[in-house]
Order: sequence, then C-alpha cells, then structure tokens
Amino acid sequence: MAEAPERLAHPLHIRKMRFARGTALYRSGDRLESLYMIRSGCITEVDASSGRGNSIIGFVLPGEMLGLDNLAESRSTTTCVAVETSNACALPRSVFDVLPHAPNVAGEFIRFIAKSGILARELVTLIRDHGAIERVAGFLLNLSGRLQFRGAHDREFKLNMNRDDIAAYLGLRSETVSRCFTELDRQGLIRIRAKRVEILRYAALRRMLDREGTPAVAPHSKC
Amino acid sequence: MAEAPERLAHPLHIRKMRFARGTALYRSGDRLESLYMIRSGCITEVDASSGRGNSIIGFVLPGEMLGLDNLAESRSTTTCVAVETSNACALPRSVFDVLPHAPNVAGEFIRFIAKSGILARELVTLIRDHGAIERVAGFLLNLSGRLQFRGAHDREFKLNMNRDDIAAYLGLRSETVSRCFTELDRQGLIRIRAKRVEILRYAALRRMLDREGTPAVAPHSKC
DNA sequence: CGGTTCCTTGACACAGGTCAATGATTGTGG
DNA sequence: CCACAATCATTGACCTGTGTCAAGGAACCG
Repeated sequence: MAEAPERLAHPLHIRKMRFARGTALYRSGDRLESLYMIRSGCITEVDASSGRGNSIIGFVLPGEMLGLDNLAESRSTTTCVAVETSNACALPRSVFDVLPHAPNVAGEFIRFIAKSGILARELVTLIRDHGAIERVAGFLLNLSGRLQFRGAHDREFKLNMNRDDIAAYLGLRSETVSRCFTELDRQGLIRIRAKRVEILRYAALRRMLDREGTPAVAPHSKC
Repeated sequence: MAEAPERLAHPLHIRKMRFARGTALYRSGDRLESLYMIRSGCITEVDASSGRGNSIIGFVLPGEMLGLDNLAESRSTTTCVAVETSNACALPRSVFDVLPHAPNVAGEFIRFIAKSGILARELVTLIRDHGAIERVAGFLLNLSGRLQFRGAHDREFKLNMNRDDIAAYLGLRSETVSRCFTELDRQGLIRIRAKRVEILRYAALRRMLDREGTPAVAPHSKC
C-alpha cells in the first residue's frame, strides 16, 4: 500500500551535478539511467560509432536537454563530454515510465526525438553543401538562434568551445575556422576577438547560406 | 455497433501506386496522409530546408518504408522523388491512430524514428570526416548492407541512381564519383561498369572507413 | 609572473572542383 | 530490329579552397 505513493515520490529525485572540463557525463555503450538538463557551461556530443573519438556531432548549451534521444535505446550511442566546467541536473529515466499512460506526452516525446533527426540532416546540408566560411556563418547563426530561444544575448556572446572543437564539428581545421572568423570580421558581418563574438549583420550572414545560385558543392579533402 | 468493425476494416485500405521517373511521391510542406512501402525502383529523399532543391539526404530502396519520420509532424519536411519508374504501396496514416493504445508498438515506433536520426548522424561523419574515395566506399557498403538485409544480392547489384545523384548525396561532383569508382576498380576492391557494381573485397572496403590513424578531416570546397 | 593552452597568420601542397571532349548506354520511332 | 538521339559515364588538363606545417602572439591559470 505504501508502494504506489513511494513510486510517485521517488522518480523526481533530481540531482545537481558538476562536471569538470574533459569529464564525460556518459559514454557510448553506457546504460543510460539519467537525462540531463545543462545549467551552465557547454557539452560536446561525440559520435563514437565512427572510430576516431573526436567526431563532434553537436554542442549542448545551458537550458538544453541531453540524453533524450538515447532514451529509446537501453544503451547510449553517443559520448558526452564537458568542454568546460559545467553544471547539470540529472533526472532519472524512470520519469518516462509514465509515458505509455500519457499518450499526449508520448506524442510530444516522439516529436522531440524526430527533431534530433531533423537537426542532424540540417548539419549534413550545412557541411556537405557549403564552403568553409558559410559553415562558420551557419554555426554562428545556429548558436545565436538557440541563445535567443532561451532568452540570452543572441548578438554578442562567448564561444565556450575552442577552435579545434568548432573545426571538428564543421569538418574543417582550426586554422581554417580562425581564418573564416577573421574574414567575416574583415567583411564587417561580425566582430570577433578570441572567444567573444558579436554579430553585426545578421541578415547578411543568413544570406550566405541561402544562396540559390551556388554550385552547391562544397568539400574537398586532404587524406 | 457496426462502427467498430468498420473502423478496423477501413484503415487498412492499401493502394498500389506507380511513380514515373522524376515524379514526387510527396513534397515538402504537403500534409502527409500516407506511408509508403517501396516495391521496386528507387526514391531520393530531398531536404527542402536548404534552398537548393538537389540536396539528397537519402535513397530509399525496395522493401523500405518512406514517410515514417514525418509522421510525428502534420506536414512533411522532405520531398521524395522517383529516380526511376517505381512502384509503391501507400497505407493511410490513420493506421497510426491505434498507436497510443498499443504502448509496445509505440516503443517500436519511437525506435524507428530515432533510427532515422542515427542514420543522419552516420551520414554526417561519413561526409565530414572522410575523403572522396572513402565516401564512395561507404556508399557502396551502405547499399550492400541494405540489400543483404532484405535478402537481395549484396555483392553484385545495380546502381539505380545516376552519378549526379550519388555525387549530390556524398557532397562530391559526378566526375569525382566516377574517378573514385574507377580507382576502386583499379585497386581490385570492386568491379564497376556503368551502373553495375560487384564488390570483390568487402573487408578491404570496410577498412577504408575505419582507419584510426587518419587525419580525420576530409572536405574542401569550391565556392 | 612564468608556463600552458589557445588563437592567428603566412607559405606552400594537394584533393577535388571545373571545363571540355569523347565514348558508352538507353530509349524511341520507323 | 536498327538508326538516331538523348542521356549518362569516363577521362584529361588545369585551377582553387582548404589542409599542412611552422612560427609568433594573446589569453588564461596557478
């Protein structure tokens, strides 16, 4: 008789956690027992399926959830690492045991999962169909949009990750990322100084990505 | 009293349809009323979100389903076009009205949606972290694996799509795709003659993608 | 304040894009 | 079934964007 109430009270045991730079929240193959809500800092989501461990498929910013897409599987397919000292709330996956009994929530949840696929496809087209400077522009717009969504400053902000992480995410080298930042600055679209960015001409940045008349193929490679 | 039986009988009205080469099964923004099961031919899934209309994010082969990932949204985010004359079965989306009442099916469905995200992320790493010849190798292995899964010949098959479609999918130009095929042939890993491929050294192809010691950055661009 | 990590910049090399020409394959009407 | 046309694939010569290597400077941290 005491059991049912306990099971309702227990699942919402939320832990606050802190992750030092370089620490993994969880690794590929881990049995995923928690969802995370990032409170501060920055997390990289690394795709482990592709041999090399530096294959960054996304950054998670404060206010965003982590681990949702792995919830359908018993084990995680990604590794998540703190780019800098980060704080997160962990909530146990058991909160989702209620799911089958709340169809409308389930629909919301499915939409959330589907969103992660849509985002991945957007990343495909950003990387595959655009040159270096456009990728960097797209990256900045992406960050800006997400900051705006959570009500933070979206025109001037700090890049928590380093150039190598940005480069790995965009399929470039850090030197190229640096040069693109410099070039966008020179063109007056942004102002950049190390990790601080200011977006000066939002619309012009956006236009770099929408160009219809572009050859539409971007990449090259070395090895 | 007659209603319940009727509602069970009606939803499974399956239409057989034929699509001529270049015809769209549905377009981005369409209200998606059907799921499709491809019977023969080949379909390209085109991402409409990125301006240009030739941004191929996937090929759908016979035996595979189409439209599942859009089911959570009311309108499609992709456009699907027949690469060659193709046959499909259309089943009404209403088959999914039963979903909330069958939690175990819902779980299966979520896993299916999640899969589409995982595939998109694999495409990201294939394209972003590999050079041209590795992308082409990965493309062939992908096709081969899917053919094997559905029990078809997986070592010798026909490429239903043309070089331009493959190139658009892999973020290359058709000439480069052609050269890569030729090179893989020259190395004895495959045998290719126009649209017919034979995979001669499967393991060696696979090894091209797993290389740990690779610089891990691939792309370049023109414009 | 000294060391470490990160960012920027330059010189050069090369993968793959571009342009162009030729050859193979497929489809169509006679 | 053949001839012709249209589409598609291949190949070569050359060009450019971005990778590579290297060096110097800025920011951060103890």
